[in-house]
Order: sequence, then C-alpha cells, then structure tokens
Amino acid sequence: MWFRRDLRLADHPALLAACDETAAADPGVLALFVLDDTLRGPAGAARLAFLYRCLRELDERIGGRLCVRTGDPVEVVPAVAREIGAGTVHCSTDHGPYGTRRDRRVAEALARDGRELRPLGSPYAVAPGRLHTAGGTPFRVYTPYYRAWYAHGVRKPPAAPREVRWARADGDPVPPDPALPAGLTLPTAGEEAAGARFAQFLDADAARYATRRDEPGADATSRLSPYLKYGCVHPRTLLARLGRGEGHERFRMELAWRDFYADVLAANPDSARADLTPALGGMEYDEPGPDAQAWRDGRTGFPIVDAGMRQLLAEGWLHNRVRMIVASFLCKDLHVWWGHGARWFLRTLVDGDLASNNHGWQWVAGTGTDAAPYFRVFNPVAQGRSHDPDGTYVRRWVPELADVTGRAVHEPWTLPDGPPNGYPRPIVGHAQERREALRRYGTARVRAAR
DNA sequence: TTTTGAGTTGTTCGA
DNA sequence: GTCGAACAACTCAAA
Repeated sequence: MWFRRDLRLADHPALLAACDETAAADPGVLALFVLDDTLRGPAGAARLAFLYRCLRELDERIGGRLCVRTGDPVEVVPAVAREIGAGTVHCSTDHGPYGTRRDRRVAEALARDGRELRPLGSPYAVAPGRLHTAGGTPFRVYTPYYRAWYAHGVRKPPAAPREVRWARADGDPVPPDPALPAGLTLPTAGEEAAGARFAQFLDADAARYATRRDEPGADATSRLSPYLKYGCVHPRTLLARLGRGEGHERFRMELAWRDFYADVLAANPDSARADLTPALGGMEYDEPGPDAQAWRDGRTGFPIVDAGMRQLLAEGWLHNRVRMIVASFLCKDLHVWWGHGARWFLRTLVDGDLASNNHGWQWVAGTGTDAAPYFRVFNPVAQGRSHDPDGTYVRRWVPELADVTGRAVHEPWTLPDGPPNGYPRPIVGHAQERREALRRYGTARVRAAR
C-alpha cells in the first residue's frame, strides 16, 4: 500500500483492496510512503512539518510499521516491491499533472518486473474526469458542474479494515520537523485530529456556516483544508454527515468547489502554471519588487491585507475571504501576475493544494474559470468594513492597531496623527491602481479581440 | 445549428 | 445612508 495524499485508515478503498488481496500466508500489507523531492520542493517549513506529523501519526496508528523511503518513486517503489516480493502495489489515484506522469512511469517500471500498480479511489467525492456536459466536454463553469455533481451522488464511506496485518520493511525515520518560524502554530496533525476538528465544526459552526463563513473575525470556517490536503479525512466521510440546512448545504458546495477545481486541472494540466483562458494573454504585468515583498511581509499599509498576510505566516493558513482580498491586492493593486502569488501561497500554506490554490488565484486574476467580471477589483477598505465590521480580525493580527477603534481601523492613515505605532502608510493609492488595473485589462482585451 | 439564459464571493456613482 | 444602474459585452451549457 503506497500512501500519498491519503494518510488515513478509514474510508480508504485502496487500502481495503490491498487487505482483501493479502492471503493468509503472506507477510501482510506493507505501508509505504516515499519522500519525493519534486513534491517537497514547493512546500515551505509549515506544510512539511504538518506532513511529517501526519506521517508520524499514521506510523503510530499502525504500530510503527510505516516504511518511509526517500527518492524518486519511479526507482523506490519497484525496489521496495522487489524486496518484499509484492505482486501488486495499491494506491489512491492521483489526478494532478505531476502525479499522473509519475504514476504512469511507476506502473511501467513495475510492469517490467512483472508487477502491477493498482490505483483505486481518489481524494475527491467525485473523481476528476467523471462528469461531463451534455456535449461530452469537461465543465468550465461551477454552477452547472455543481448540479451534475449533486445529481451524481456520492458513495457511502466504506468502513476501515478491521484488522490489518502490517508487514515490516526497513525504511528511514520520518524526518524531524524543519525549523519553524518563531510563534508558528500548526493544527494537530493526523486522522484522529481531523475527525475531532470535523466533530467540533458540526457542533459549533456548521449550522451558521452560510453567513458566518465570510467573517474572518468569527473564525467560523471548518479549518479542514490541511486534513483534506493530505487525506487525513476523505470528503465522502464529511458529506455523509451533512444534512439539508442552509449551512450544511453551503459547506457541501465548498467541497464541490474542491472537486470542480481538481476536475478543471485534470482536464487542463497546463493550467497549474499558465492562464486557463488565453483572453488576457497580452496582459501587461509588473515584475514583483519591493511592493510585492511588503505584501508578503504584511506591510502594505492596508490593514485587512496585512492582517491576512501575517495570519498566513503565523498559522500557515488564511481565511477564505481574506485569501481573495490579498490575492486581489497583489494582482490588481500591484499588477503582479497571479502565478507569483500562487507560488507564495503554496510555499506558506499548510493546505497548499495545486488545483484549489492555483485556480482560486486564476479566478481572482480573471484568467480562470469565472466568466466576465474583470472589473471586479476588491477595495481593501470596503472589504474590511463589510466583512470585519468591528475590526476584530484586523486587531488580532496587526497589533499596531490594537487600540484603534471605529472605522479608522480599516484606514488608519485617516487618523489625525497618521497610522499609530509605526504601522506603515499605504504603499499604493487604491483608487489610482484600480483605474490602472482596469486600463490594463481593457488594453489586453482589445488586443485579444484583434 | 442557433438561441437563450446565466455566471460564488465587486465597486462606484448619482439619485 | 440606501438603492439601482453601469461597468462591457464574453463564454459556457443546455434547450
């Protein structure tokens, strides 16, 4: 059983298949994880630490039998299979651009040895490639995708295997956590913590999720994204517990967004790195410079932007509403190509997922799946006022503004003495940059239309 | 093939 | 302060 983004025992079709195939005379199922530098490369310290902790938790759950190897899976997986005499290597299907290529090459390498790679199940409620429009093409708009997704239905989660005989093989220890920035707090890793988090969400926030999910100060989202990223829980398990209320329905739609973006990426593998739609191909961008660095550091002078960028560094996680606000700021106030922001997010986010992250960025940038409104430029002050009305979120993450009350918390440059405690003045004028963004979009569209 | 309806998340301006 | 219109016409999905 080659584990990848499925670090759990419950609701795990591939693991069940591996158990079913094990005969009484066999040594059992070997749990293998390969530390692949191609996948570790884009991840920062927070995400790596979370991954390593998930691996340690899985190792504990299976009695210390997790076999960790380091290297290229194309070499490592066949070598381990040969060592233990495994005829079949089970895994969950990976639909990402790298994973697809890697698994094809691993399957070929195994086949040369008379062995088989058997992928089964996916990290999604509805696997990428399963749903099509009436015309047989992949979806590119969310709402019709959601209707098809909902109509398709989701299988009931299979139970965990009752007793697994875990085989033993030499491996490397799970690496120690990389040095983490001072003050970084990570969620508890692993399958058990995922279950506890979901139980708490159902208990406390799910019923009011539809309204409160948009208030970063309320912190009322599920915070399940890191667990979904590494498969500590399968979305099927979550969906099985949801009811019909407005909050539950809204949460179901967010899980469908995750499936949608995975589907879009699988149908358009290049869209992880390049614009999905060519309409803005001639768009004029600025290279990331000191302003982009101020964005990364949370020193733009716009409180909700800086609060978000500081939460990102402090937790490896960022509230969804604020992801949109800070992304809009980089793309439309600083005129930086979305790919630069997407890469920073993948480095800093514990939940950094190629499909959701990069297509979320493309949605903001106007190069992705969302049709039309290129003129949607978030105003950081207006966004702060409407989604963080009393400034709770801003004051939590920007201590310089801890004593600012009222409307000024979202525009501290209007205070009589300017921003307090050394908090910076705005690095750009929003109204001016908004006009500039619209001008560039207009030019790109005229150019594309010719 | 053509037509029609609709598209996660917005902002600004003027009445 | 609130409300509706304009932004500018594009692409997707289904009838």
